[in-house]
Amino acid sequence: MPADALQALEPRKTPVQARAAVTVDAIFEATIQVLLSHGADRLTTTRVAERAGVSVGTLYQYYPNKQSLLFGVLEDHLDKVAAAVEAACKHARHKPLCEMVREVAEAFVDAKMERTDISMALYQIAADVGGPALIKRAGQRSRKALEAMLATASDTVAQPDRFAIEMMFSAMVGATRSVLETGASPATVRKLREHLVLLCQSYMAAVTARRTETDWRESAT
Amino acid sequence: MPADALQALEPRKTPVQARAAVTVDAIFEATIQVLLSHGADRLTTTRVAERAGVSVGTLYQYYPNKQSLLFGVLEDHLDKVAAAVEAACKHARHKPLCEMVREVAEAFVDAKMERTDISMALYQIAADVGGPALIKRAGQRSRKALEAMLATASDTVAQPDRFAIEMMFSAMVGATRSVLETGASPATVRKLREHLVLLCQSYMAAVTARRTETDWRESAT
Amino acid sequence: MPADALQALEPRKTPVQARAAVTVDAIFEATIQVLLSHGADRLTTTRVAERAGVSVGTLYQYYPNKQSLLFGVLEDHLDKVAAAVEAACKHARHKPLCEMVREVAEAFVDAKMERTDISMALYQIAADVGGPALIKRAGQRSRKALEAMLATASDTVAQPDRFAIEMMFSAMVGATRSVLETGASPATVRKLREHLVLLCQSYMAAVTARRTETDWRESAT
Amino acid sequence: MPADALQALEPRKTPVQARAAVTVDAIFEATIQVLLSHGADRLTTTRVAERAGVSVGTLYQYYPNKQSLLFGVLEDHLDKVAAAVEAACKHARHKPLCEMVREVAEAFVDAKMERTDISMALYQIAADVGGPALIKRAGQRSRKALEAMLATASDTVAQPDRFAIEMMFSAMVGATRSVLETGASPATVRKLREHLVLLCQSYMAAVTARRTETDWRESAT
DNA sequence: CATGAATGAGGTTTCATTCAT
DNA sequence: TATGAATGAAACCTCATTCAT
Repeated sequence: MPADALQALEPRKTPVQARAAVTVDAIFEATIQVLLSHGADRLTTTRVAERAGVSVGTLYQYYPNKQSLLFGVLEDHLDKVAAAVEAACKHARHKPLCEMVREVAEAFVDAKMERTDISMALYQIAADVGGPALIKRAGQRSRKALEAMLATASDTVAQPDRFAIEMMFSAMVGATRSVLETGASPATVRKLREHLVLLCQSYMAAVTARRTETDWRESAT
Repeated sequence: MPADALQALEPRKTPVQARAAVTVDAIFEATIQVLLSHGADRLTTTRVAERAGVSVGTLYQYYPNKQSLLFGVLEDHLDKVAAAVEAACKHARHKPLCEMVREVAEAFVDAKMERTDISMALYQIAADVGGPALIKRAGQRSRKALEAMLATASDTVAQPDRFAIEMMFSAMVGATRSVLETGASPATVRKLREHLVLLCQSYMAAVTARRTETDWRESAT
Repeated sequence: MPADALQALEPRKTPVQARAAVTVDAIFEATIQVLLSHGADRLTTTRVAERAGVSVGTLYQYYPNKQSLLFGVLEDHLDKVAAAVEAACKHARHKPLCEMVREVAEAFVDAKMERTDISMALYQIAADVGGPALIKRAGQRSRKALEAMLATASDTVAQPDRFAIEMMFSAMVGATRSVLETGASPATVRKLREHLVLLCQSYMAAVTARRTETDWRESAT
Repeated sequence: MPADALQALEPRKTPVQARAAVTVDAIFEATIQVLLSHGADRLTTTRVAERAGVSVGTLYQYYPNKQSLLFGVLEDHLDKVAAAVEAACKHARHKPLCEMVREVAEAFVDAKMERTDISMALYQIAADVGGPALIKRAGQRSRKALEAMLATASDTVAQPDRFAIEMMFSAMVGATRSVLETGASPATVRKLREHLVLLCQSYMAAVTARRTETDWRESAT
């Protein structure tokens, strides 16, 4: 994506007055609500403004175009999730592998479930222009944090490679998405947390075990 | 969704003549191409028709509206993948758990990778109206096949529950999607196959083991 | 102007069916009428379409955007005038200077006055983006024709230089514009024809006379 | 135009304080700059205010609306040019025709070229609502001054009629515009001055000569 | 059956202007 | 007085869909 294109998606002005901050927040929440109540292809800037209780003109004072609005909402969410993963990774350093994986998986699920409405709403715009790029970036951020953490595991000799980490992360993403789209009752969420930990733990165990055994084979590639 | 709505999305006529079949196919392929070259929100019926080498009018002879076109393309793909999973499940009956999981995971990846262009194109319309419902239906179909297969495992006492099967399936979906969106080189696809098998196997092993141990606790819930 | 920009101003499609040709013509005339009745800054594509008796959508089938519509109308007029000047230049070759100038000046006035409504309407959009470039191009065309004609004058030794020709042409343009904007009654137009001939003749006479006399001084510069 | 409409376009307050004068001047210059850098149809009041270093609100304290801003800038320029012509006319009274014409033509070119940026910028708004009226008024003013001056010519019996004077003036306007829009290098401007004098002189000579000869015919009309 | 011209509702975006701070 | 956030009418343009040829 060219630099111009990205710039075009940046917020237009940072609110300085208190009134403006309230407005921006209202627009943000309205976007989520419209996404959920009408769907992505019936989300119009007019509708968002209406729901936010402001005029369209006001919306366009803060976002140069519709894309930047969706972009902004998506970015905000991805940043929060990535930050949660990073924090968990930092906190779990030097612990045993099992414990590490548990903490991260639980942190991920918790971050996603804190605002299920937002999480679900955003699946609708994730495939839009720029969405995949944003998601990839957030994924990379998480993967790096995981990698750094795993290198400090107190009980493993073999380090899972980059690909395995991405596998695990994308499995987490996929499973969580599936639960959210099926309908995330508290009971289901609890089960997801539990099973995601199990899934990640067993995969990591398998990967590190296998890697140790087959170390010479892999490194020869 | 009411019955009427679903009916409105069905193809208008079944092509019996050879010429019609060719036309429908051209439209089908054109849809994928436009999706990939222009993106979902710049896909117009005129553009698809143009790419397919027919007039808009002709397109509307085979699909009553735009939704039905996208719906049709998505459904076709999901059906193929579900069918591949079902076939693998049928073939692997009565084998050991490990082998079952391997065959299914590999079949899934192979089905998805047979036409990476289609797989990728469809992520763009998966979130549209009707998409999630279609995906859920296909997921259920696969889950049932998996469940039926797993019940015949030659080496396990405990049967993984419905939730665990959904977890595994959605992990497969998520991991495959991640690879496709990152750029699926043959080497990466090979690695995905391998790791997905490993991930599913270890998760199934963990689940069945745990279930056996904690059987009395779970069933008390 | 970049090539893309120019392309964006080209008509979108050439009418093939008879019906379409009628439509394009109606849009053309409607543009002139709206320009005259509402002014350039109150000319909207909707209004033009309305006046033409078609829908906006139809307008946009033939012109990719508003600019191209105005551009098209302006270009058509300038082309006609330039063609008239060229024809007069060709016809007057090898005649005496006086006669040449008379024929061209009269041809210019006649071309401009054939559709005073169009001429007047276009002054309103001449300053818009692209307008000056178009006008310059048409001017160059006329100047070249004049230059070629003047070189064949049967009674002059000295050839008026490029600048003098441009002076004469722009004086013709300016005087005609002034008359049109003041209100071009048939009597006034007759007077304009007469006086423009006089003005051009006397200027050309002065220029060629002076040039002959001061030839050595000029060429020394 | 009704009296009210004209009143609405007058500046809102006469700046008595020094600070106000500075502000008005900044707005004035900003208008020219925006006109040149963005074009008339991308001139917005916000943009002008920004360029002038004031807020929109402040701009509206001095001009009741956008029209009045453009109107004001155009009027100021036309007044200056008309004043220059008038001054030249006054100065050249009682001189020979040739000298009169020279002084006026040169004064006109000099006035136009003193701020080529302003002259060029204003061509963009000359066709807007009110522009033609303003221009006509300024033209009348110049024509009257010319007429009064020419009546005092020391060497001519026949007086050029009103129409001829308008012809000459509009030819001056047209030729100068052409040069400005082509790109007015100092050398070109010098040439314009010279040739414009020649053109006007020869036309006036022809007109007065002819008028004497054909006096009885013309007056019969 | 195929074509493609026509439709027009509706979406995005701009910008002159106001008014509370 | 100066500011700049808010307004909302209105402009431009797209595109799913229809129907006469």
